[in-house]
Amino acid sequence: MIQNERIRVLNNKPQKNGDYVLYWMQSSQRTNFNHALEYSIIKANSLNKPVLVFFGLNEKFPNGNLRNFSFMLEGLHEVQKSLEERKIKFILLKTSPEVGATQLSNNASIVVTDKGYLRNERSWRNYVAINIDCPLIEIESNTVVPIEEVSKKEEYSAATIRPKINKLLNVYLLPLKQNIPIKSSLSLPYDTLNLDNMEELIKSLKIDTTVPSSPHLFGGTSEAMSNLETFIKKKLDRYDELRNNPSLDYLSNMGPYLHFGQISPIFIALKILEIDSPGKGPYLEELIVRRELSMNYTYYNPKYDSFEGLPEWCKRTLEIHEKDTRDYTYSKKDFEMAKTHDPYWNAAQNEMVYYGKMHGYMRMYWGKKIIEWTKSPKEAYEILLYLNDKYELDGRDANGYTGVAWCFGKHDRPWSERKIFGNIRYMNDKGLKRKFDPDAYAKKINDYVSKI
DNA sequence: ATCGGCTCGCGCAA
DNA sequence: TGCGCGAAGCCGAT
Repeated sequence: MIQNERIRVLNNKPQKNGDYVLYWMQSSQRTNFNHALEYSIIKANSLNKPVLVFFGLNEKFPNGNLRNFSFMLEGLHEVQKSLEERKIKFILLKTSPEVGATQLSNNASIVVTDKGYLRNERSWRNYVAINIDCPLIEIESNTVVPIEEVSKKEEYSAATIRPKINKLLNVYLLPLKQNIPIKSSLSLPYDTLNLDNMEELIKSLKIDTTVPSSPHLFGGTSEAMSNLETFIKKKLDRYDELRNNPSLDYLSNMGPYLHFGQISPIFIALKILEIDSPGKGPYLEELIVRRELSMNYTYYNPKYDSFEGLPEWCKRTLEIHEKDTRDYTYSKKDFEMAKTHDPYWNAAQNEMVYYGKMHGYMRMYWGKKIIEWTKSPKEAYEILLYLNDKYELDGRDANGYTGVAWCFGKHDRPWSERKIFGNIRYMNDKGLKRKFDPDAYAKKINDYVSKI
């Protein structure tokens, strides 16, 4: 079912007698467990109209490159085929999303879209809400609990948001029924890019091609689901024990799929709930509480991607220690080329550059060390964001911005004061050795990189 | 190997 | 107003 709290009308325009209901797909790039798509079909059926689905390929998307575009297009190819089976036409155009959606709204009765938690996503929706002459209805499908139902403010920590989310799970963590359109839109006369010839399409895009596609992670809902199956079968039981061991792979790897909306967090959570495993609780904590905490941060803090957005105590303590001497300082380029004195740090950087995804535990160490080895925390902040957004398949995401902020103390607690970090949590390579074998990790990455 | 202290701010209990 | 406690730790004492 689609709870009322997932539905929001973004403008005050009258419904038209158009040719179709337009679903402007953006953050939920899937046909499975997609409340916005199901809402569009239900609405279209009640109006006796077909549904048209539109996606705008924006070549100027910040940090859009070969890696994230090919991952996304693999997913959209699957979306197109799956919609076609449901007699729904999928229109993919090389246009900025808000411009394309506005144009296609001319012949629409209403426009439906999904919800985003970042600045650009929200400004596109505002643009469309103002510039079209029919209703724009936003459906929240990428969180288990609708963000404003959880809390109306920026939360302080996981501890403060956890009870607010958990008490609402019985209301929102529910299956979603698939609907069948009464009217087909397949014969509507609209052009679309051809996704069957992916290579040619990718070649035609004016994007940064210096970051190659990941050799390990391929986009699309079916890839997401098969990775999830593997995770449940082979890793979930020992997840709690081994997830923080980067020399092994005990992670779900759902991040990139969730980022593009190729899989639904509700779908994942319902699957996990069926399993009796010691990893169940810890995994659901990460999937729901920590993920939705990160969306709470970007949604309520307009400075989510800058040093300025940090809590006062974090900025204060880091600024007090800004002049402390650094044993090492590196430039953005040094970091990007993985040229530091620390083999573990370099391995983490290379993992990100060559795999497209750094192990979660190393992300903390990696970020903390950039703070330690940069002239100022503000410069460090800029470098973390730059590298994360450029190389991570799940970059440019609420989780990424919150992960960076965490390295600077966000959602964390203060610790004993020390050089450079002040009261911010410090990490060192002794900690890595205490928990796992970082040499095995570095060897794994180095062996891989030397084969390229 | 294990343990307490470090330090700030939230939110509940009183 | 007081008090307990927190997303991934470090460090020194035992």
